[in-house]
Amino acid sequence: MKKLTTDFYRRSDVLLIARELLGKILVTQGDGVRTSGRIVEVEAYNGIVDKAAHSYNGRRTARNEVMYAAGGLAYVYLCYGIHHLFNVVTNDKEVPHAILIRAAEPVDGVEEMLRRTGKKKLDYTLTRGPGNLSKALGIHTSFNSTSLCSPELFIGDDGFRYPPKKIARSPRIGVDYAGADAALPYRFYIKGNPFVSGKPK
DNA sequence: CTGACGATTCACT
DNA sequence: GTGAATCGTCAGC
Repeated sequence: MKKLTTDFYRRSDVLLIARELLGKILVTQGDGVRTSGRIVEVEAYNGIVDKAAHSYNGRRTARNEVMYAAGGLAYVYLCYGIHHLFNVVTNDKEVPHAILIRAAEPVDGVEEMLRRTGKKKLDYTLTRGPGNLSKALGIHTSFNSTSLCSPELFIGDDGFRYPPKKIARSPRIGVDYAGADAALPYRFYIKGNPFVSGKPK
Protein backbone atom coordinates (compact mmCIF):
# COMPACT_ATOMS: atom_id res chain seq x y z
CA MET A 1 0.00 0.00 0.00
CA LYS A 2 1.32 3.43 -0.98
CA LYS A 3 0.98 6.42 1.34
CA LEU A 4 -0.55 9.44 -0.33
CA THR A 5 2.02 12.24 -0.52
CA THR A 6 1.64 16.00 -0.16
CA ASP A 7 1.24 16.27 -3.95
CA PHE A 8 -2.13 14.58 -3.60
CA TYR A 9 -3.39 17.06 -1.01
CA ARG A 10 -1.91 20.28 -2.38
CA ARG A 11 -4.10 20.49 -5.45
CA SER A 12 -6.69 23.20 -5.94
CA ASP A 13 -9.87 21.23 -6.63
CA VAL A 14 -11.19 20.21 -3.22
CA LEU A 15 -14.20 18.46 -4.77
CA LEU A 16 -11.93 16.32 -6.93
CA ILE A 17 -9.74 15.39 -3.98
CA ALA A 18 -12.79 14.55 -1.88
CA ARG A 19 -14.08 12.22 -4.58
CA GLU A 20 -10.66 10.60 -4.95
CA LEU A 21 -10.46 9.91 -1.22
CA LEU A 22 -13.31 7.42 -1.57
CA GLY A 23 -11.78 3.94 -1.51
CA LYS A 24 -8.53 5.10 0.11
CA ILE A 25 -7.53 3.69 3.50
CA LEU A 26 -7.29 5.86 6.60
CA VAL A 27 -4.75 4.39 9.01
CA THR A 28 -3.92 5.13 12.63
CA GLN A 29 -1.10 3.32 14.37
CA GLY A 30 -0.06 3.61 17.99
CA ASP A 31 1.48 1.25 20.53
CA GLY A 32 2.20 -1.14 17.68
CA VAL A 33 -1.49 -1.60 16.90
CA ARG A 34 -2.78 -0.69 13.48
CA THR A 35 -6.40 0.29 12.95
CA SER A 36 -7.70 1.32 9.57
CA GLY A 37 -10.75 1.74 7.39
CA ARG A 38 -11.60 2.22 3.73
CA ILE A 39 -13.18 5.64 3.24
CA VAL A 40 -16.77 5.48 1.96
CA GLU A 41 -18.14 8.95 2.77
CA VAL A 42 -16.61 12.46 2.67
CA GLU A 43 -17.66 16.11 2.57
CA ALA A 44 -15.74 19.02 1.04
CA TYR A 45 -15.50 22.44 2.71
CA ASN A 46 -14.62 25.12 0.24
CA GLY A 47 -12.54 27.78 1.96
CA ILE A 48 -13.70 31.34 2.52
CA VAL A 49 -16.68 31.34 0.14
CA ASP A 50 -18.43 28.39 1.82
CA LYS A 51 -20.80 29.44 4.57
CA ALA A 52 -20.81 25.92 6.03
CA ALA A 53 -17.02 25.97 6.56
CA HIS A 54 -15.25 27.17 9.69
CA SER A 55 -13.14 29.34 7.39
CA TYR A 56 -16.12 31.18 5.88
CA ASN A 57 -15.40 34.81 5.02
CA GLY A 58 -11.76 34.37 6.00
CA ARG A 59 -12.52 33.54 9.59
CA ARG A 60 -9.27 32.54 11.21
CA THR A 61 -9.00 31.47 14.83
CA ALA A 62 -6.74 29.34 17.00
CA ARG A 63 -9.01 26.39 16.32
CA ASN A 64 -9.11 26.52 12.52
CA GLU A 65 -5.61 27.89 11.95
CA VAL A 66 -4.45 24.57 10.51
CA MET A 67 -6.93 24.96 7.63
CA TYR A 68 -4.69 27.79 6.38
CA ALA A 69 -1.61 25.57 6.32
CA ALA A 70 -0.45 23.81 3.15
CA GLY A 71 -2.39 20.63 2.37
CA GLY A 72 -1.55 17.28 3.91
CA LEU A 73 -2.28 17.96 7.57
CA ALA A 74 -5.07 16.74 9.83
CA TYR A 75 -7.68 19.14 11.21
CA VAL A 76 -9.34 17.60 14.25
CA TYR A 77 -11.76 19.42 16.51
CA LEU A 78 -14.25 18.67 19.24
CA CYS A 79 -17.92 18.93 18.32
CA TYR A 80 -20.80 19.07 20.81
CA GLY A 81 -18.23 18.58 23.56
CA ILE A 82 -18.21 14.87 22.81
CA HIS A 83 -17.17 13.99 19.28
CA HIS A 84 -13.80 14.40 17.61
CA LEU A 85 -14.23 15.14 13.92
CA PHE A 86 -11.42 14.35 11.51
CA ASN A 87 -10.66 16.46 8.42
CA VAL A 88 -7.99 16.48 5.75
CA VAL A 89 -6.52 19.91 4.92
CA THR A 90 -6.00 20.50 1.18
CA ASN A 91 -4.72 23.11 -1.29
CA ASP A 92 -1.86 25.59 -0.81
CA LYS A 93 -0.88 27.58 2.23
CA GLU A 94 -3.38 30.37 3.02
CA VAL A 95 -6.20 28.59 1.15
CA PRO A 96 -8.40 27.05 3.87
CA HIS A 97 -9.88 24.02 2.14
CA ALA A 98 -10.71 20.86 4.09
CA ILE A 99 -12.44 17.53 3.66
CA LEU A 100 -14.41 15.91 6.46
CA ILE A 101 -14.08 12.13 6.56
CA ARG A 102 -17.53 10.90 7.60
CA ALA A 103 -17.38 7.11 7.36
CA ALA A 104 -15.20 4.12 6.51
CA GLU A 105 -15.38 0.35 6.28
CA PRO A 106 -13.22 -1.37 8.92
CA VAL A 107 -10.08 -2.99 7.46
CA ASP A 108 -7.41 -3.62 10.12
CA GLY A 109 -7.60 -3.84 13.90
CA VAL A 110 -11.30 -4.55 14.32
CA GLU A 111 -10.66 -6.03 17.78
CA GLU A 112 -8.91 -2.85 18.89
CA MET A 113 -11.66 -0.67 17.47
CA LEU A 114 -14.29 -2.69 19.33
CA ARG A 115 -12.29 -2.22 22.53
CA ARG A 116 -12.05 1.55 22.04
CA THR A 117 -15.75 1.94 21.39
CA GLY A 118 -16.92 -0.57 23.98
CA LYS A 119 -18.85 -2.51 21.37
CA LYS A 120 -19.20 -6.29 21.50
CA LYS A 121 -19.20 -7.18 17.84
CA LEU A 122 -18.60 -5.66 14.46
CA ASP A 123 -21.63 -3.94 13.02
CA TYR A 124 -22.41 -0.93 10.88
CA THR A 125 -22.26 1.49 13.79
CA LEU A 126 -18.54 0.93 14.45
CA THR A 127 -17.22 3.40 11.84
CA ARG A 128 -20.44 4.97 10.57
CA GLY A 129 -20.56 8.74 11.05
CA PRO A 130 -17.64 11.09 11.83
CA GLY A 131 -17.92 10.78 15.61
CA ASN A 132 -17.95 7.00 15.61
CA LEU A 133 -15.17 6.78 13.03
CA SER A 134 -12.83 8.94 15.09
CA LYS A 135 -13.57 6.98 18.22
CA ALA A 136 -12.88 3.64 16.54
CA LEU A 137 -9.62 4.86 15.01
CA GLY A 138 -8.52 6.55 18.23
CA ILE A 139 -8.43 10.00 16.63
CA HIS A 140 -8.60 12.89 19.10
CA THR A 141 -7.67 16.55 19.17
CA SER A 142 -3.98 15.86 19.80
CA PHE A 143 -3.85 14.70 16.18
CA ASN A 144 -4.76 18.23 15.11
CA SER A 145 -2.11 19.68 12.79
CA THR A 146 -0.40 16.28 12.45
CA SER A 147 1.02 15.42 9.02
CA LEU A 148 -0.94 12.82 7.09
CA CYS A 149 2.39 11.31 6.09
CA SER A 150 3.18 10.39 9.70
CA PRO A 151 3.81 6.79 10.75
CA GLU A 152 0.96 7.02 13.26
CA LEU A 153 -1.53 8.72 10.95
CA PHE A 154 -1.76 8.51 7.16
CA ILE A 155 -3.98 7.72 4.22
CA GLY A 156 -2.96 4.89 1.90
CA ASP A 157 -3.83 3.72 -1.60
CA ASP A 158 -3.89 -0.04 -2.13
CA GLY A 159 -4.97 0.29 -5.74
CA PHE A 160 -8.62 -0.39 -5.01
CA ARG A 161 -11.11 1.76 -6.94
CA TYR A 162 -14.86 2.00 -6.63
CA PRO A 163 -16.57 1.96 -10.00
CA PRO A 164 -17.74 5.50 -10.88
CA LYS A 165 -21.37 4.38 -10.97
CA LYS A 166 -21.14 3.47 -7.26
CA ILE A 167 -20.23 7.03 -6.33
CA ALA A 168 -23.09 9.37 -5.44
CA ARG A 169 -23.20 13.00 -4.30
CA SER A 170 -25.62 14.97 -2.19
CA PRO A 171 -25.87 18.04 0.03
CA ARG A 172 -23.84 17.88 3.25
CA ILE A 173 -25.25 16.71 6.55
CA GLY A 174 -25.83 18.85 9.63
CA VAL A 175 -25.09 22.21 8.00
CA ASP A 176 -28.58 23.69 7.85
CA TYR A 177 -27.23 26.88 9.42
CA ALA A 178 -25.34 27.61 6.18
CA GLY A 179 -28.29 29.05 4.26
CA ALA A 180 -28.02 28.56 0.50
CA ASP A 181 -24.64 26.87 0.83
CA ALA A 182 -26.31 24.03 2.75
CA ALA A 183 -27.73 22.88 -0.58
CA LEU A 184 -24.36 22.54 -2.33
CA PRO A 185 -23.73 18.91 -3.39
CA TYR A 186 -20.36 18.63 -1.65
CA ARG A 187 -20.93 15.23 -0.03
CA PHE A 188 -19.63 12.13 -1.81
CA TYR A 189 -20.43 8.58 -0.76
CA ILE A 190 -20.60 4.98 -1.93
CA LYS A 191 -24.10 4.04 -3.02
CA GLY A 192 -25.62 1.29 -0.92
CA ASN A 193 -22.67 0.96 1.45
CA PRO A 194 -24.03 0.19 4.94
CA PHE A 195 -21.37 2.28 6.70
CA VAL A 196 -22.53 5.48 5.01
CA SER A 197 -24.38 7.71 7.47
CA GLY A 198 -27.85 9.06 6.92
CA LYS A 199 -30.81 7.18 5.52
CA PRO A 200 -30.22 4.64 2.76
CA LYS A 201 -31.56 5.85 -0.53
C1' DC B 1 -15.54 36.84 32.30
C1' DT B 2 -19.92 35.16 30.45
C1' DG B 3 -23.25 32.87 27.66
C1' DA B 4 -24.62 30.56 23.48
C1' DC B 5 -23.83 26.94 20.55
C1' DG B 6 -22.03 23.21 17.48
C1' DA B 7 -19.53 19.62 10.31
C1' DT B 8 -23.16 14.37 16.48
C1' DT B 9 -24.92 10.33 18.64
C1' DC B 10 -27.92 7.62 21.31
C1' DA B 11 -31.69 6.51 24.30
C1' DC B 12 -36.32 6.97 24.74
C1' DT B 13 -41.42 8.06 23.41
C1' DG C 1 -39.60 12.13 16.16
C1' DT C 2 -37.63 14.44 20.27
C1' DG C 3 -34.29 15.72 23.61
C1' DA C 4 -30.16 15.17 26.53
C1' DA C 5 -25.23 14.73 26.94
C1' DT C 6 -21.13 17.77 27.43
C1' DC C 7 -17.24 21.17 26.87
C1' DG C 8 -14.04 23.84 23.96
C1' DT C 9 -14.44 27.85 21.23
C1' DC C 10 -15.65 32.43 20.19
C1' DA C 11 -18.05 36.87 20.16
C1' DG C 12 -19.35 40.36 23.08
C1' DC C 13 -19.19 43.04 27.05
